[in-house]
Amino acid sequence: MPELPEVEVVKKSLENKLKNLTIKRVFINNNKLRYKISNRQFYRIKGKKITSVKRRSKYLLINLNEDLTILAHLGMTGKFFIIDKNSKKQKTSFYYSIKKNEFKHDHITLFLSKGFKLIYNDVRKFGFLKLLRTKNIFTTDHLKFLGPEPLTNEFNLKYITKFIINKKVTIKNLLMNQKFVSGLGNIYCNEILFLCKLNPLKNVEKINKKELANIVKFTKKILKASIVKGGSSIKDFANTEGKNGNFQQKFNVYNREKSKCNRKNCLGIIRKIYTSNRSSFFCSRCQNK
DNA sequence: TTCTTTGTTCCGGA
DNA sequence: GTCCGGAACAAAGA
Repeated sequence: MPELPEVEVVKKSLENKLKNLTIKRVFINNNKLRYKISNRQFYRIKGKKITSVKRRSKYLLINLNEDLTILAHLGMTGKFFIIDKNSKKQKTSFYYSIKKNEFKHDHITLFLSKGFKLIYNDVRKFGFLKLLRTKNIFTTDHLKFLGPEPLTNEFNLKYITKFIINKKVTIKNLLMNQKFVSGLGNIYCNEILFLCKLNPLKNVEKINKKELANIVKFTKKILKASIVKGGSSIKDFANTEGKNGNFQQKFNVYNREKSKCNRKNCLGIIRKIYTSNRSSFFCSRCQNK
């Protein structure tokens, strides 16, 4: 379940390894992702060079020359694998077969110069790849309504204070709202609220200035820590070498229903509730309303 | 068979 | 008209 830190880790990896490589061949094993890929359109990237890789929220922007950008979203289980000639996966089998489990969910393969391959793998197929004009990229429906990046100075106390005027939402829903701040998902929202000692159902009208400042502080802190550690994991995230992130041991509340609260001297028990069709985890004692 | 998972969209009520 | 929360949807594995 990749959120901002995981996507950032993938972005760095793609940027480091793929920059300036040329796409030699495009192989589409399955074009039915979240949005159906037009094979004919996608084959146009053959011969193009990867000039840079950027991230906006949870989206990856793989920039090619000639004004083309592959906009990618990993959804729940999307992964990019970079394979070079020394890689195990390539040694196992060059050919792709849907009968072989190993390759079952490899939907798109780009054969690159210098013997590299870039594979898009997605078990649930909630992710997508779209080929767009670079010059139009930030005005596409996917990106144009996104709120500020949480790690920029744009995301600050003043911004939050202004945004929540006349809003009646719960703090959990506010953090999940991509128009408010972009890139947070369910896991990090739960963890941020734990660090802030805020109940997910608390209405933003009832949150004081000090607590709002804490939201800014802890959001940045936890995202930075996770990026440094290589992205979190649960079970679905893997970086481009297929290794899981190691942030997963650090979760205080996510998936810890009925466990003891990690906060020193708290002794509370982690509870799980559903809000807006999402699981919320919180300590019934130190995150009480 | 049924349940679970998340981002996004849609719809109805306030 | 606008805001908000809940339902629905996508796919596949347990």
